[in-house]
Amino acid sequence: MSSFKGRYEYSVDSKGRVALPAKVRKNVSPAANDTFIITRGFEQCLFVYPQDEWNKVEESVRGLSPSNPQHRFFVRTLLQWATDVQLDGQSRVSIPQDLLKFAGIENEVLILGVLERIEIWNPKIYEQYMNNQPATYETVAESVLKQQQ
Amino acid sequence: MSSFKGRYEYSVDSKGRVALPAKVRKNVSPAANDTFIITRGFEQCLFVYPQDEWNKVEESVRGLSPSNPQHRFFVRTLLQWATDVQLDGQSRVSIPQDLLKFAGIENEVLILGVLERIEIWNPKIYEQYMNNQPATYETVAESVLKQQQ
DNA sequence: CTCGTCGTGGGGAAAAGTGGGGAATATGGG
DNA sequence: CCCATATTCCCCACTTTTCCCCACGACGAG
Repeated sequence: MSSFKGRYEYSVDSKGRVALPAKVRKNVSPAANDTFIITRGFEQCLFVYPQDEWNKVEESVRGLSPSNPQHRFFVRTLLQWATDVQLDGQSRVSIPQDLLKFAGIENEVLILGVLERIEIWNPKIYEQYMNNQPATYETVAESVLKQQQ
Repeated sequence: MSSFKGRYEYSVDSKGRVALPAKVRKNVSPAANDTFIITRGFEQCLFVYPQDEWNKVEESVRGLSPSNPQHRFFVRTLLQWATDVQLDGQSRVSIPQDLLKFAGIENEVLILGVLERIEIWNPKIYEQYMNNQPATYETVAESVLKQQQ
């Protein structure tokens, strides 16, 4: 099981390529085979899953009912944005134009390690997201951790 | 087992031919033998199954009861539209006129990979479909994934 | 100081998407 | 039954995009 963490500010070159941070790379299972699936995330960001982690996501999606309209909508949205990419010799992934546009990414990105997935943000959008949270880290922590027990 | 994904905007030439995206092609089982079954989908789109995946669909339809009027209606509709097509040398399928008409397709198509099937849409109709969803991706995700646990 | 790793940039070969011509097949009327 | 018209299918050709490879500067470890 992957356990990504950390925050990294990297640049996107003119071909839409982004390097995967070395610390992140070390946490990728060899089972991923240098293959990643990039898709639309929640909020305006991208989710990046190593192949092996993506397989788990896909499994849970297969369990959904093809005859349920809401499920169809969900599956279509999730999968329509999904692309698999291979690391190049320099450990970079190249992100399709559609996804860059969706996430509002231009020259700079913020890469976050979030356990089993990696997130890619436009740094400014991430900042806005953080500033627009109605509650503070501390108060959310209180309610979140309470639920868990 | 197939696992198609991705979104592709392609064109239909004057002969009704549509190329299958390379990334989609790579996920087609050799068992499909370059043969696909195109039929009417849910919502105003076409479903395309590789031969091997279609066999599974057909199996599940065989399980339906010939004595149930609703089942008869369903099976007739599904099968009356179904056609099998072969890839040409350039990995294209040529889509029959009536199916193009049903899906409202003219010069441009949107191709979606949705796990075991491929969907073909008129891009504008798909956009309308997406805009008319009562809920957002995030909220649907919440309810869909919660149900599953 | 040297060597290796890491982030960044760009050029060229290969593949992918698109379009059209012509032979083979099918259809309908005389 | 034969011919004319229409349709289908296969092959060839062009253009664009993608991907793979090589190269450079910066930083840090030894």
